Amino acid sequence: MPSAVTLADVAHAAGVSLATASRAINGSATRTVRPELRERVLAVAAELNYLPNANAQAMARGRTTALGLIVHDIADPYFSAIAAGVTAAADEADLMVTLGNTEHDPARELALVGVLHRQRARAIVIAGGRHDDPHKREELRSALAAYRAGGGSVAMVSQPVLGMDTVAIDNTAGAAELARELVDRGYRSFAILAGPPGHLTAQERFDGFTQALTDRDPALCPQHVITSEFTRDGGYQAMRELIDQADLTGGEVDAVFAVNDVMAVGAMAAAREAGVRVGADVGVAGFDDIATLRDVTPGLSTVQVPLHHAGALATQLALGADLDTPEEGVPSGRETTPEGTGSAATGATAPTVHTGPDGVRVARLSGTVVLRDSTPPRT
Amino acid sequence: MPSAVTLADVAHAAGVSLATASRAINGSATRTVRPELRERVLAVAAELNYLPNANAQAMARGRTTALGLIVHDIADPYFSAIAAGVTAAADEADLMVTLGNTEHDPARELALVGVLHRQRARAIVIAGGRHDDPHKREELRSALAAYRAGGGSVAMVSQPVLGMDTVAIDNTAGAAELARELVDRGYRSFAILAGPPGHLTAQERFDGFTQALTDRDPALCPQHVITSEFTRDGGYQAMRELIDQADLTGGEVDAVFAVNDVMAVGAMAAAREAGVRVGADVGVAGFDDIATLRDVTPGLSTVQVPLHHAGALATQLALGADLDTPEEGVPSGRETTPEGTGSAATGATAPTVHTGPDGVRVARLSGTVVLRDSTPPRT
DNA sequence: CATCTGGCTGCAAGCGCTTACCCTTAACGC
DNA sequence: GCGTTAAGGGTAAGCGCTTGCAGCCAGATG
Repeated sequence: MPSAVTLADVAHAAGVSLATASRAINGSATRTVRPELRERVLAVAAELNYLPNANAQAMARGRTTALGLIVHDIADPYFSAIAAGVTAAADEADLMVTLGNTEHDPARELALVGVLHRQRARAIVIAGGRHDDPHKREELRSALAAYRAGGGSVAMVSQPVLGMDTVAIDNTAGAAELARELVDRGYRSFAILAGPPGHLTAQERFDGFTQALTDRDPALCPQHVITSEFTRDGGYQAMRELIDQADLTGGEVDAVFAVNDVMAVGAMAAAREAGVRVGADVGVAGFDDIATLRDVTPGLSTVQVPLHHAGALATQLALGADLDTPEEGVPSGRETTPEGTGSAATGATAPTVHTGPDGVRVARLSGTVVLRDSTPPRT
Repeated sequence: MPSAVTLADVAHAAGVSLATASRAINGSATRTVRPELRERVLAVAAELNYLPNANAQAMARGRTTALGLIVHDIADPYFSAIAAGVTAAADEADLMVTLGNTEHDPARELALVGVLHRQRARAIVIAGGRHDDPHKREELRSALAAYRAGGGSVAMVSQPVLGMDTVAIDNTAGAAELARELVDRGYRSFAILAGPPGHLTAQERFDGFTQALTDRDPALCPQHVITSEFTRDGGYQAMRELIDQADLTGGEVDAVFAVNDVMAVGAMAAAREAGVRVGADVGVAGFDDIATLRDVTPGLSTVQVPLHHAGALATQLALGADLDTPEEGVPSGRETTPEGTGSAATGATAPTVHTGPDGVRVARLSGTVVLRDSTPPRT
């Protein structure tokens, strides 16, 4: 910033010292400025279009006003919903959010943590579907540890690992619930489009679904499991593969569970192309309840996940908001469901906050099954 | 940041002066450090997990490494696609992007410009559908002017106003082209879901569409124009209203143009509920070609807009990239189509960059009509 | 052997702000 | 009238880093 106006300019123009100008403009806990003087300073500041240099303030105060947000792909509705929650919460805390896009590259993710660390961001929120490569994970963990050692704090969305505060989406329970509902609707032979191997979120959804099925009846165990990318195209490909393997119109498979909505949509597209009627020939379900996708036809059965809320919650967690309403009798930690979290508008689901003995907090958010026409009751 | 490691710590531990440590770690244009010494410093820095304080660097160097991005709603796929383009380009320039979400509130937008100004962001990219309230507009313009006076630079996406560099989406031409294609497919009586009055983007699309229609044949002039929010729900409501007004199954209206895709999807939902078959009874078209919506059924006819590219381009514009490949003979400005803009992956559409005599640059990006099943050829 | 020339280092002066601390002035109580 | 205290204002010391300038030590030159 070459020719920016400085506090000194204002002080000089108003005929006061830097100290007074500073106190007039930004207030001060200990000293007050005579109203008349303050007005004068403020007037001069306004006239000069003076805006304090946040970097200088950060230095002098020893604390920044930035919050970092790392997502895999901001263009993905899953992440952008979370991002919206984060910006809302950050805004409430008067922080600016610095956005980092990993483009699904663990190396970039690591680099972004570094960037945020340099920037001395107050907190970092990382949203992602963590891969389970232990090496990458350890690198990330240690970068975050270094950042925390430097005074920062961290919260993760959807990856209860690494010993950091986390907002966990209860993928397992949501998928299990979905499985049960489908069975109740009469579905009996399942295929799962399972996403990429090693993708934790995908894994949990897969496990929850499968477990619930076999719990109900071992014979219900999914016949077909196809792995693919976690994307729309991944879902499309996986569905094509499935169609090659099995006779979907003949009832060999009567329901397909894709581990996320965009995959499900890809799968529906593949089905359509192959002449398989979703809803009539085969049921299809997804996960996430992406807002933009609520109007596809047939309506996609899915599990609604409060993403916006998750983002806001993670932000509060990272900022050290007091989410715990102490309760009695829980051995090595506390279970609570805080009320009036401020972001009431973001969703009805109240999180269960669990503080472990090591101080690590996990806020668990559960999804809600939403059944639509893509899985009509099976006669 | 309480206990963060500082350069002084590193210098001390390595037994060198601050100056040397600084030069070893961040290099220096003028001085060089003996390799052996540098290694030592670097080793100590690594061991201490030292990362330079970006705020301090910004102060000392007099220039920050932040780029501001202001969008109306990051959860909206339109904006998140732009955001992805911006982060990609910013990354290339080694800048971090600070994201601001206006939530469609002009006051917040203004405040965000202030925040970014304080932060002394290198440049600000504003993506939005500008409203035409002249007062708000002037406020914004003057805030941006103050920011620029302080050394910042600005680029807008999709709002060629205010005398700032702009990436303009050619809404008018795209909508006109869409109108012509629909007429060619046999559509004759049109309704337009026009979005909110005063919304510039909506206005342009409306105008382009209407103009093309009447140019072709005055009798084609749209019979029904319904205003509503620029959102999915707005589209839904508008469609319901239209259905109340006109007999869509009887052919009183045979094509509905919604000024954006999410509105079109809302409209399709409303049609479905009312028993109006999109494609068969009435054609529906949108604008934007939102990726997530490419699989709706029937496939939505729309105008593909290179949003990612627009974001990247705006960033480059703001950063003062040299997009102009000078050409001869254009009176008060130059028209060029730069090649190899770096972000080749973002889209095929090459922008037309026009530099006005006042130095204001406008990069014009045009859309491509994509016809799908929602507007099948009319027999 | 004295003088230069380079190549490295270190010193110290900021960058724009906050804030502890000191000083002046004025109001107050005895 | 004098000591006390409160309140407002100024001075200056940083915050963590970069960088112009000066200093120092070879090795080269005359």
